[in-house]
Amino acid sequence: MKSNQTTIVDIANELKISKSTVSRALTGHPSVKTETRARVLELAEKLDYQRNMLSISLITNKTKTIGIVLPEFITSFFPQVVVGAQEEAARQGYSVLISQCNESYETEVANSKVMLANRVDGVMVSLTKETLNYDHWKAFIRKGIPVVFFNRVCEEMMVPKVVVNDYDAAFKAVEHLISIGKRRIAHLAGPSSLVITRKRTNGYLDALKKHNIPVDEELIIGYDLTLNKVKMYVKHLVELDNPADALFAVNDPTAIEAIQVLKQLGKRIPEDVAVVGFSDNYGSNFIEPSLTTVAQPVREIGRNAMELLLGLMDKDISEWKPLIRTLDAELIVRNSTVKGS
Amino acid sequence: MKSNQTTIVDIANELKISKSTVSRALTGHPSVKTETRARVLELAEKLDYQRNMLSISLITNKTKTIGIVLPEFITSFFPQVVVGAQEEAARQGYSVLISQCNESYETEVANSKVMLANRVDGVMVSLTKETLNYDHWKAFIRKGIPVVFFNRVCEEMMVPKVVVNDYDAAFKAVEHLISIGKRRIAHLAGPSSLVITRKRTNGYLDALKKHNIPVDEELIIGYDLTLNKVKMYVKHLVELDNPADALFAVNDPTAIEAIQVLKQLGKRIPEDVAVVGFSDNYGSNFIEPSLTTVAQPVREIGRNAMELLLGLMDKDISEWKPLIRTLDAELIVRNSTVKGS
DNA sequence: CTGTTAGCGCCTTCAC
DNA sequence: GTGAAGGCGCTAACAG
Repeated sequence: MKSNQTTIVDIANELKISKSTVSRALTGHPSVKTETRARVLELAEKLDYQRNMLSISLITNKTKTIGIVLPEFITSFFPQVVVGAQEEAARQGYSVLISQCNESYETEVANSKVMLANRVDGVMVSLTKETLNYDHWKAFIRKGIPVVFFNRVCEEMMVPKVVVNDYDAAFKAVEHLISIGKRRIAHLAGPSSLVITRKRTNGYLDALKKHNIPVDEELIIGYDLTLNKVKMYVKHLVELDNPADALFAVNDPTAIEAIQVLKQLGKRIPEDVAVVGFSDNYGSNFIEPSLTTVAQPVREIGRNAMELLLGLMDKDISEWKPLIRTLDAELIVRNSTVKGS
Repeated sequence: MKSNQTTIVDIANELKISKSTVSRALTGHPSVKTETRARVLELAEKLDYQRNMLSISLITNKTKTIGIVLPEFITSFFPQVVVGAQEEAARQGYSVLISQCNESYETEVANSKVMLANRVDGVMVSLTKETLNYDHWKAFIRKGIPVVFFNRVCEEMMVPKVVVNDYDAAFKAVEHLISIGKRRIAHLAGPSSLVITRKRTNGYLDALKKHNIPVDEELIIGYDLTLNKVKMYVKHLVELDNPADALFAVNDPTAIEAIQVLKQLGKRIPEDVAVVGFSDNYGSNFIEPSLTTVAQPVREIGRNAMELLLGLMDKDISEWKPLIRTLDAELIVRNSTVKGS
């Protein structure tokens, strides 16, 4: 199965010179006669010669490829992170091998193997909601392949991470609800396996404490991000003897779902129940009422993670620093908490 | 720069046997003593040996990697196509190299070069809105690398394609508008460079013709999908002497933008202006009024394109058939055309 | 300035 | 059953 692609040998034969000279001319080595170089380049152009990265990778033991492993590809968050990451990668001459895991731990492990087999120079990872074991990522470190986490990070691994200040943002979001007079603030939390989720919950708890509002366990519901359960939870929360008058949702899809349910139940938003989300997803600005939420600098997250990762490329393992870059997330107040804002 | 990854040589040295035997044991060659194989496999497991695909690719001239080149990554459409494509690829043991082009022709060309340099076994492509020259993709065919287009296809290249019946769906969408009594049906069309866009426009035109509604050029606006222009266009359309009473938008983001503008202008939807979109994007079901639109089998598009592509893998160029697979798209009627439906 | 040699990690002959 | 040798396309080191 011979390739149809032009090789250095083809050019060398055609020009009746040695392969090394062709190689040198192609790689811009100074010690090549200008005329020889010109002839090589011309023929290469004519034959549409394309360097075979495979052989180069085999020699240099670098593929100039970065793996990006994502938990899902459905919400607009991760694709946009990829855009930022890819921009930075391209700028530094790297390609990107992407895989998404459908929120499945098994798939995450399988995808990590693919990355290894393809000899990526590093990986940028956000964990699935199921992931509790990190051996597959620790293996990368052991093999000298840098790992950078973003968004859904692994706390126990001492590697660079890019996150947003989930705690602060959640704190502010809940303070905002308090400031508009809400006291029975419910929280639809994400799975406790995710650090970001726990941070958001902590922000919620501390905001209540600061304002001397008793924490009512009844108002806190942890769930697995399966949207079709939201209806049941929201119904439960507003039908309590002492019902919720506000909802802080772990993310926007949850909040959007909740708004729809509340409307079905005939509740006024924000008068009866105010709602705050997290992420400023597509649609959050045009759902009615528009959703108060926390905006994350999505592309910047991707760009920063890639930057940190590529920064480790030429360094020895001993120089890797578990730098944590925290980006600012910002509360955007819309109509789901403040009428006509 | 030596790798930290275990190689066949490591195993051979450790076990004091030849590399070839190790290789045979690892690849499941029958002519290896059961005991030898067991020892090799055990050590490979212990050392977390991972085959180096690079060298195998170099030998077999196959990378088991498929390139996916997308025009953008912002709308939910393409990421979901990727999910379907990746599922099929994984099922057949292929990895996927993804790149998105920010709707830029230059970037598309650059990305195609990256795919070539990485020696992908094939590419799955959807064109940017700027792309009018296809030389970079024709080069793939010349080099014996199969190309399959989906969604935004290249008409002049005789390669497999996966599309939805844009014409039929547009036709039905416009007939639907006619059926609810609309006669001044405007069309916000996409750039004429895209085939899908032209097909949708043709469906629009023929539906009008079939129902003896005169085509008014004033009501047809072609634009470059830059959302911030929608406001101007919609305003223009409803302020005509003989204003539009319905709008068929080339895609959902456009339709959603239009709905927001119409509401700002105090128009009632659908009474004053009915709106139909295309694609059933995220958010189209919860914008108010909810958007009547054409739903595409997004994942299936990805799955089918990948299937067609992988089907060409072991075949000779002469056997490649320019098969066009057309999937059904379906009109979903919501409140932007029929109140309370 | 240019040619020759060796080798990246693996698999595939060809021998024994 | 196992070992030794050659080569995929390219670059780096060593000669001239």
